[in-house]
Amino acid sequence: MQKMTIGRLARTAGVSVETVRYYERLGLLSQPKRPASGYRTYDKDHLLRLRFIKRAQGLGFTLDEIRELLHLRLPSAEACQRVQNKTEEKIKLVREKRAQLQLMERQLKMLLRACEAREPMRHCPMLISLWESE
Amino acid sequence: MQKMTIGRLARTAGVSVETVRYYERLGLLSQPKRPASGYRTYDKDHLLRLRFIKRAQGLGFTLDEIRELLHLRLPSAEACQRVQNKTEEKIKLVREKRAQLQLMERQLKMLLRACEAREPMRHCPMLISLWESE
DNA sequence: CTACACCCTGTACCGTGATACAGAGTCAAT
DNA sequence: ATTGACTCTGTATCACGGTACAGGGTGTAG
Repeated sequence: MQKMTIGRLARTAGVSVETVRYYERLGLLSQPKRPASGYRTYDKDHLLRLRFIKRAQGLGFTLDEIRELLHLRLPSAEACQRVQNKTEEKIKLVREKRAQLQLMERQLKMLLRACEAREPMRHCPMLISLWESE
Repeated sequence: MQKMTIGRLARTAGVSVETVRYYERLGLLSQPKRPASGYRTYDKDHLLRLRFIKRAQGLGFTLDEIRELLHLRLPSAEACQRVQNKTEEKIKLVREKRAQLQLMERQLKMLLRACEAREPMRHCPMLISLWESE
C-alpha cells in the first residue's frame, strides 16, 4: 500500500476520484508525484491527509478552514492556540444550535399533542399564528 | 403595522427584499394581496411566517423542509392523521439533528481538553489527533 | 410637477462543495 | 493485439440559498 493510484486512494478514503482532484485544485492535497504516464501517485501521507480533511469536515469545518488547519502542520504553541480558538468558536456555535433545536422539538410536540386531541390549538397560540396564515 | 410594503417587511424581519420575493417563488410565503399598484401588501401573519422561516433555518432546516413544516395545517377533521405523521417525522428529524450536534460537540470538547492539558512546549494534541489514523 | 424612494418582472450571477461528462491516453490481462 | 478498467485535462453542471442588476412603473413630499 506504499504507492496508490488516484482510484485506490479515493476508494480507501471513501471519497470519489473527482473529489480528490477537486481537493488538489483547492490546495488541500499537495501535488502528487507523476511518473512518465502522468498518473498521480499517492502514498500513505496523502491518505492520512485526506482522512484528516474528512474528519475535520465531519466536525463542521469548511474546506477553507481546513486548508488553514492543514497549514498549521508544524506543531508550535501558536498553531495550537489557533486551532484551540477555532475549536472554541465551533463549540459555541454547536451549543447554540442544539438549544434552538430543543426549543423547536418542544414546539413540534405541542403541535402533535394538539393534533392528537383533535382540538384547535388553544394552548399554543404561537403555533396557531405560525401555521394558520395564508 | 397592519399593512406593510415588501421593503418594510424585509427590514422588520432582517432579510432583503430579494429574499422575500425568493421565498415567495419557492412557495414559503403565500402570495400577498396586490392593490391596483401591483405592490405586494403584507400583514402581521406574513411577518410571523417570515420569522418562523429564519428561525427554522437557524436550526438547520433546509428551505425544502421548512416548506413542509409550513404546510402542516391545523387539524381539520380528516387531515388530522396526515398532520400527525408529518409532525412525528419532523420531531424525529429534529432529534436526529440534535444527536448529531451532540456528538460533534463531544468530539470537539475532547480535542480541546487534550489541547489545554498539554505540557508546555509539547506538540499540540489536537493537531496530532486530527492527523492520526483511526 | 418634479424628485426621489420605493416597487415591479425577469434574468444573470455568486460561493460552496462537489459531480458529470467528453475525448484522449495508459496499463494489465488474455 | 485487443479488450476493459483505469487515468488524464478541461469544461459544464448541479443543489442550495441567495444577490445583483436592468429597465421599467408607482407614490408621496415639497
